[in-house]
Amino acid sequence: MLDGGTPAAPGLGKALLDWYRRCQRPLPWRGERDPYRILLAEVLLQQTRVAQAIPYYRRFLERFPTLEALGRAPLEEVLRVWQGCGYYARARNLHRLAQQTRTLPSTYAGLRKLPGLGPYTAAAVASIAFGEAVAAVDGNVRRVLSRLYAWEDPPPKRLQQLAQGLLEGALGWASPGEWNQALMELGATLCTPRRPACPRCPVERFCRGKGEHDRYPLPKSRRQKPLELTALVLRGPAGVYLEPRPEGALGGLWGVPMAEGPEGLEQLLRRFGLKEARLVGGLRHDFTHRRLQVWVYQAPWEGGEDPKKRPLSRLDQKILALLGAT
DNA sequence: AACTCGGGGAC
DNA sequence: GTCCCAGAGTT
Repeated sequence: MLDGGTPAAPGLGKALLDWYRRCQRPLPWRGERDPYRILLAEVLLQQTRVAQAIPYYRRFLERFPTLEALGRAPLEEVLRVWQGCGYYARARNLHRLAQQTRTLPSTYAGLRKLPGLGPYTAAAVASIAFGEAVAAVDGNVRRVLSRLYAWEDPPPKRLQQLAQGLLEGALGWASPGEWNQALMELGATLCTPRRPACPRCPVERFCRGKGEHDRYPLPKSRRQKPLELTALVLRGPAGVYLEPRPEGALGGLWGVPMAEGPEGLEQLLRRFGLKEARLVGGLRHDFTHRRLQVWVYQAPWEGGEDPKKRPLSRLDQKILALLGAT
């Protein structure tokens, strides 16, 4: 409960819970009991905003209503439903999980062993679906606690202890799942990164970082490295030539042939026995840590297939859209 | 501990 | 343009 001399202020828990029960956003997975659906929501929400996750949540459940249905489906079909959502390892892990287990474990320890379930997601599912008293610490909770205790860069371990102490202190009037979600909801709707709505915050009077939200937590800078790519769209009567992306980045998805660097075009031409290709245009695409400049070339081809039948990344969709080849 | 992995929305 | 989102896995 105590962590470096930062006890939970009395009254904080109740204030937060009252607010949460009144003001929570109506989301498709609110009140959900099916552990599979709760798990799906949590995985979709990994590094993904609620608004973006919702349509995928609905579509995914429509196509794979149960863990069994997911396990029976081919990976490529799972990825096709996931396409455009990013972080495709989530879909691969979820599919692998569904093939491993028909029934989800009901404890944090059991869930934690499953592919794609890290500390946060295992805790979220354990608490929300099974009522286990374990704190789920995500980016929201990290920010809320950092501000609440005016702690610029709280170490992950301390943060977990702090959140666990708060949760246990709140057990008298909140279920573990409800408490975890209340803390996250606060971070997602009021205690936001840029301009927090402190006047509307139910726990403002407990907040030691109030008025200095930009210090808590300290922003971590990350820089993007520029990368130049050449893409070759081979167009034939039946569509375009597609190939599976190599393992690693975008693994499991398909796309048009691409090569890195200034020699990219020559490599591609050599690879397909072509003399020339026509430059159709360029586009930019950002990954979290990369800034891509893509030069798109086009050449005639004999074969090809319908791109709609393959799972494609947003990057490849952009490339194909550039030529109207979708 | 430091990288890598998507995509998009808010500002 | 920048930041970061209901993070996890690998090195």
